[in-house]
Amino acid sequence: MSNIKIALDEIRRGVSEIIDIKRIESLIEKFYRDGSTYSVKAGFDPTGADLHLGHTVLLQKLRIFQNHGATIQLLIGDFTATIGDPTGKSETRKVLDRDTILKNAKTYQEQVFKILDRSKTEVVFNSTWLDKLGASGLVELTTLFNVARMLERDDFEKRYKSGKSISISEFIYPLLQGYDSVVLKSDIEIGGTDQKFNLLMGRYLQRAYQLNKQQAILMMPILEGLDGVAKMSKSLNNYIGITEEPKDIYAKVMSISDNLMWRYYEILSDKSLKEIEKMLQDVENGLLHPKKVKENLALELTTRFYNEESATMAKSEFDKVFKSNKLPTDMVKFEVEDGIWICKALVEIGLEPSTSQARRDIKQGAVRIDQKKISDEKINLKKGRYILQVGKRKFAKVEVK
RNA sequence: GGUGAGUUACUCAAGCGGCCAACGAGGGCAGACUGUAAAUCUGCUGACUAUGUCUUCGAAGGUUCGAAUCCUUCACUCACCA
Repeated sequence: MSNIKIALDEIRRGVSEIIDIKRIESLIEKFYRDGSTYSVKAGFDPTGADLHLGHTVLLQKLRIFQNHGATIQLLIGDFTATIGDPTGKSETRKVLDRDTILKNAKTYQEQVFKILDRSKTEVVFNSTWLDKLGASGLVELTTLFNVARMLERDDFEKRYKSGKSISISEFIYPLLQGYDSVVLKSDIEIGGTDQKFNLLMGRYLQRAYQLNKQQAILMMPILEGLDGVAKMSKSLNNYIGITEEPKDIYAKVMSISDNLMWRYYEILSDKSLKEIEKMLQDVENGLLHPKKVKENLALELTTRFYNEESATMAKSEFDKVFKSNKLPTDMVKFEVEDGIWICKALVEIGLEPSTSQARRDIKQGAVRIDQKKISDEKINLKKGRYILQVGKRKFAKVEVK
């Protein structure tokens, strides 16, 4: 197989839709013929500081492009974040202040290079040109589009019909995102499927501004969160952050449902679709235990952000705590005063949010001292060392002085 | 600008003078069962060393023995009209 063919196969893998595949083909071809590079744009909204697996779907793909001659234009939407992308939201999004945005943008970059090749990445902030656009530039931009077409966008249409408010600035958002593509002269833009409208806007505006080229578009599927329903996002707290501890990444992957596991394999794993299909068959025929399959996925993902060693350790730690019901190796340590009331102690060390909650949990048999269930909520702790546990996953070592 | 409807806990949503820390659903947490999975079943879901006390129903005042419930003002949201 030729380089070009391999490249295209890698690029197509797991993609949910491509617009103008011809363009991509010719760019790749050109690279392998005379080494000329091309640009791939991907925009990130610095609204949350931590990257999670959902973001990596995109980043992984960008990395593949880098392997095949692309320079990545990593666009930090610092300006547009002050507006708030309405995509997928049923109501107007809250606006962030500039300081938070800048701080988020910085941590973003640190994390992005866990995956991307820094030498083939150009980080750009859209405030650079959008600040300069000015009122006249903005007006010019808005004349290129009309409200009827804007309302074609699904979420706008829904909100419009149901009488929910749409602010004018939200109409401007897609225009600005598209304008970014004009300024950057991007050859390709990557985004989630939910970004289709905005991505197409870039293509449209490049033509409208007579750039004599139009970006190809590659859309990645949206990764569901741990609950398997909603999109993975920080605000829903259903995410796996790439900076989380190995054992947390491992444990979180293990906690997803079997159905979702296959979805994660498809979108996140490096395994070929054939291999995945084979595993699915084997599980169905009872040749393979689904838990084993999930362990492999957890290992693969943990390894990706750390290394094999940490991943293996995460696994053995996990098995120790949950399979054989032993205590974790390292627990948070605390010191408390002699004679402290158990509920108070639990609150003090952060295992419980309130004494009321602590009482409830004790009543339900969720609290253990040195692995033994307690039922009396009136216990006071005497001098000594104890291991306190709430539920299955919250542990702490306590020394009573 | 005018008229009308609304604002209840994490979300949706009942309640319309005492029986209200507030029905119900979702979510969350915990227990059982398991593969810490899913599904299912059960319990809990304002705070407080607690059979009681305190703070909550957009905000501030008022009426009342007693207010989420009635009145006044203000803020916000939505609909229709302009």
